Amino acid sequence: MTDTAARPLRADAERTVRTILEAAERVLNRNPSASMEEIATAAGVARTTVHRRFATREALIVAMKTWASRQLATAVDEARFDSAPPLVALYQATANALEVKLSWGFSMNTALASGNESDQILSEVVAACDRLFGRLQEAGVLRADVDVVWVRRVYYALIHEVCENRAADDSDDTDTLATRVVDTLLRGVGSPNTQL
Amino acid sequence: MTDTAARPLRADAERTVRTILEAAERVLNRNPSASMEEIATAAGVARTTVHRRFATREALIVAMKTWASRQLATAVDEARFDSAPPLVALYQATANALEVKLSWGFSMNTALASGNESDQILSEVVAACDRLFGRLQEAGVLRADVDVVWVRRVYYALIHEVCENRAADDSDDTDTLATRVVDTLLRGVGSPNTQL
DNA sequence: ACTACTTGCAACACGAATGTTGCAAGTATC
DNA sequence: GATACTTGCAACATTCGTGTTGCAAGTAGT
Repeated sequence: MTDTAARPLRADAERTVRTILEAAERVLNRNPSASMEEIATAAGVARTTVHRRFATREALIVAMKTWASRQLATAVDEARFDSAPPLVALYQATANALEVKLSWGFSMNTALASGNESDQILSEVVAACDRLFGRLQEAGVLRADVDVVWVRRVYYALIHEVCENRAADDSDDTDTLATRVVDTLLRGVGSPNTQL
Repeated sequence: MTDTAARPLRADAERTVRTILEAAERVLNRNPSASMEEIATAAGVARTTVHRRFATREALIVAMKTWASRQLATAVDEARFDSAPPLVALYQATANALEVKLSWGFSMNTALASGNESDQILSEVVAACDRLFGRLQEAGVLRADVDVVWVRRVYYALIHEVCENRAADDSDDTDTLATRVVDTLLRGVGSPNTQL
């Protein structure tokens, strides 16, 4: 009944929670207005069990988003975002982020009423992102006349785009996709010897 | 009751239909799960009136998407997509498309079960797009090694991105936004003198 | 083995949204 | 001005999703 679990759950219950979160992501990614019933079925549990772990539908989605955000933050951290050479960090972080976004697309794309834990987590990721792009601009990798915020937005959009069509080009692995994102972000698709 | 209106509507009814479509776009853009009641209120009509013109909620959304698709197709046509010099056409079409997408964002972003009229319209737009990018590649504006489909996807993503944040940078007009899209698409955000 | 936790099942209450109908009043069109 | 269309209103049936509860059976942890 309580999503803000005060005392620790038993091991099997903990497993159930994760199963539900993953099933919910799968189901809602395909159909954002799917019912709790469908989610429960996909998770292989009864609907009442879902409600025992997540008081309301919204609580479930908040938990999903928090869970996904934590994974993204971890993925970014592991890319040594702030210490590694900026281009290396960018590439590595992109690959890591793609890994997360490919399996948690719904949660990551869903907007929530502000004030959540996920908001804080994601805003830290954004901040780290902006720092990195700042370093890249100082290093002369980015044009001096572009707005860093616009760079981040394009970056996010490219990652999103790559994830959307993962079904079509399933053959590509994360590294290939990351390369495509970074390459397109920096060089665009135009020929270098063309003006304007 | 029937969405596939066989006989023509009276002038005032026709106006009501358009009012409902526009209100629905506004309301659903802000909240995709808004009720028919909210849409009706926003349109300044009774809920029953909405149901008289659109049998079901889905019929309404289909009509919205068809309407928006037609407007987009018109906007693209007016850019003389196939006859004008490719770069000019690209710029002009972008500006026109942005105009439509800014006011019909929900309808354009909503996926429908295939087989609709809008599907056909939009696939023609996509085809025109691919033709244009093909011409641009032959002209040497696009790199020879990029996939035209990827180019189009990035192009769509950039347009989408620009539209999403229209609230923030409301000061920019369509031309400014179009320039930003085309510029970023072709050149990316990286410095030209940097390798990889 | 004992205890406490967890789950499935069945049943229920509740609210919200959808879609329908009949009728009266108003308005475009000829 | 007569006619047909359109709309608002009120009322209704129906369905669907949500959230709750009690109980019995099973399982983890000690």
